[in-house]
Amino acid sequence: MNIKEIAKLANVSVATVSRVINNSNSVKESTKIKVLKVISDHNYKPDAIAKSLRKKSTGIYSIIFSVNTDKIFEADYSQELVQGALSYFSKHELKLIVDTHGNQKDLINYYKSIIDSKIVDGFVILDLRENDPRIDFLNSENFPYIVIGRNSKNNFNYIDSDNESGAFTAIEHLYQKNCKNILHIAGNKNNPVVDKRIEGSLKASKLHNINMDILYSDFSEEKAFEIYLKNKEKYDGMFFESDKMAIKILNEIKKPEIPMIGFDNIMLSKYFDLTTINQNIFEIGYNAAKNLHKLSQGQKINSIIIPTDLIERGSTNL
Amino acid sequence: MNIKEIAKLANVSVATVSRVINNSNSVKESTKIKVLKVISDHNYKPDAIAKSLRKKSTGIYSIIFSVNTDKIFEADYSQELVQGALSYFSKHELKLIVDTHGNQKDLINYYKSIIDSKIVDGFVILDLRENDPRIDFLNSENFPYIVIGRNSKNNFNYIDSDNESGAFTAIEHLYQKNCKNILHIAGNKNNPVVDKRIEGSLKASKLHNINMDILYSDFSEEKAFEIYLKNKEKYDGMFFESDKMAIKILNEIKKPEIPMIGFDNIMLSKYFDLTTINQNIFEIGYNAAKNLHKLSQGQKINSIIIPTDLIERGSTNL
DNA sequence: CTGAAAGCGCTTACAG
DNA sequence: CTGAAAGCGCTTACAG
Repeated sequence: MNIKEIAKLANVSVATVSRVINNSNSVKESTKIKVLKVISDHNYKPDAIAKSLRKKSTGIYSIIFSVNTDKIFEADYSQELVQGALSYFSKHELKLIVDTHGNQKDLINYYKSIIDSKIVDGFVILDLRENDPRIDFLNSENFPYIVIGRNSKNNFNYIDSDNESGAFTAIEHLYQKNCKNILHIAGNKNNPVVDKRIEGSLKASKLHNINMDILYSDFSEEKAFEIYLKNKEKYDGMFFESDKMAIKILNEIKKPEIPMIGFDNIMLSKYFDLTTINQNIFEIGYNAAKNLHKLSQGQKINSIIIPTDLIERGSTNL
Repeated sequence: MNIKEIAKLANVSVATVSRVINNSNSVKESTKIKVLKVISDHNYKPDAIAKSLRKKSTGIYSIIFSVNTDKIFEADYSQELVQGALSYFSKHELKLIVDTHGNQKDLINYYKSIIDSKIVDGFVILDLRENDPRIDFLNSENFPYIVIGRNSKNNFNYIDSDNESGAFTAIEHLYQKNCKNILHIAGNKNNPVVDKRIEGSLKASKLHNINMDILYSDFSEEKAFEIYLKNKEKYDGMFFESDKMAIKILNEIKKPEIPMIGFDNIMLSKYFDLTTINQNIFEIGYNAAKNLHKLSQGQKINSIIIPTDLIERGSTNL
């Protein structure tokens, strides 16, 4: 069943059927009703591929995980992000291709080949680096994309967590739990996310006149554990920039010895009764999809910062 | 840059360019070289949508999660499955649309609309039910699909875990840990997966002359905990049909009082030091993708049973 | 081994 | 308000 057959059955031209399907307003009401009846009687559904070829747009978007295929969804992060995006896309009859590409070397070529194949209308970009070749490439191609996260350039549209206020809240929460001497165990240097968090924690420590030191762990669970062991006597509270680091320690020591707060609110954190800063990753994914959709339709959009919130649990109530 | 421009630049017809692209063997070597040079010089990549329209096939597959959008990937299961499938698809330049549909009521219409829109070449079917309307529908449409799991009809191609031998191994492992009086906490009745596991556990208990009882928990963590409390004195070993149930108990009692073994090997099980039966879900996803690809190309395929394996941890080494 | 031409199923300017 | 026709970018039988 195609548009030609429908046209014949309804005694109109294919052009008219097309106008009815696409709700063009220049169709006489009686014609429209007649055509719609034939369409519904025959359960006709237009061929999306043929439509895409004409319209130069498919309604399909893509997110490419640039990691070894083995561990795409290792972080809860990716799952929730995809869920959020799917929530928007499915509401709007759009589709999402989830894809992987392992080799950093020819990543740009991979993006290029997908653009050239005309299969997708836009990308969600993950794992942004400070100097990310994908940005320059996509900008030069003038191809729609939304970045999850920011860097110091921000010559792109992004959706990001409010890392600064998240870290601010973490330190303030420790302060409210009577910590006056806090260790902030940060991720790695030259990481825009980490920099934002440090801005936030410094702001809170200054505001409340708290002594706070910062050490870098590179997000390594082992390194974090070493730092913990070496410093647990010197501080009366610790802020970890990832739940995973805090959980590594809780898993070793069983009961927290000083108040500890994490970041991310991964699934495990509930089991370890870890107080943490929740990133609303679902929201991030949802808004990334929404802005990408708008962008690919030529609408003007603004980057969005999604608030974080405090999840208070036992690790700061000793 | 399209096929017409390439043809002009190479001084051949578009038909010849097409033949070169698709490796048709009836092209003179020198022509082929000439055309390939122009293609590579201009970084030409064929329009996949136009190709799809002609070939009636897109190289795109879909997996539809029939749950509330909120919790698609709640189970580790779904993530690993998708990873496995992506591993195959990306190797073969195929794409996977991850999709969701909440409303059971018009699920068949949703499948139908996707088939009619011609966007995908096949489906991976999840959450199979004993009487699953999707099966009858897809069979009647003669549309390619692969089912994850089995039911008692099996009028379809499937990939499934070896639940029977998994349960057999679980009981045998408890037996080797000197359990002679075992409780098998099963899922729900009329569930093909659960039935297979019961077959397996009965086989092992008969073989080794172990006393074994079976109680149904409906996979409820609370119910499992009640069953545990009521029965922990009566048995010297327990087999839980899901890690989640066993972990609920370990989380309450902290240290196992009798040997306990789970099923699934979810991420949490490592943290709770739970011995469990690992399903090779990545393998299941990979093989589902592979068979779906073959099937949609008209090749003959066979259903596959993927072996499970024992992950021995502390909960059976007290 | 190669080309001219038809056609996949749509949409959309153009004309009336 | 509607239709005839062109065209999106490919592939493939057909003919030579």
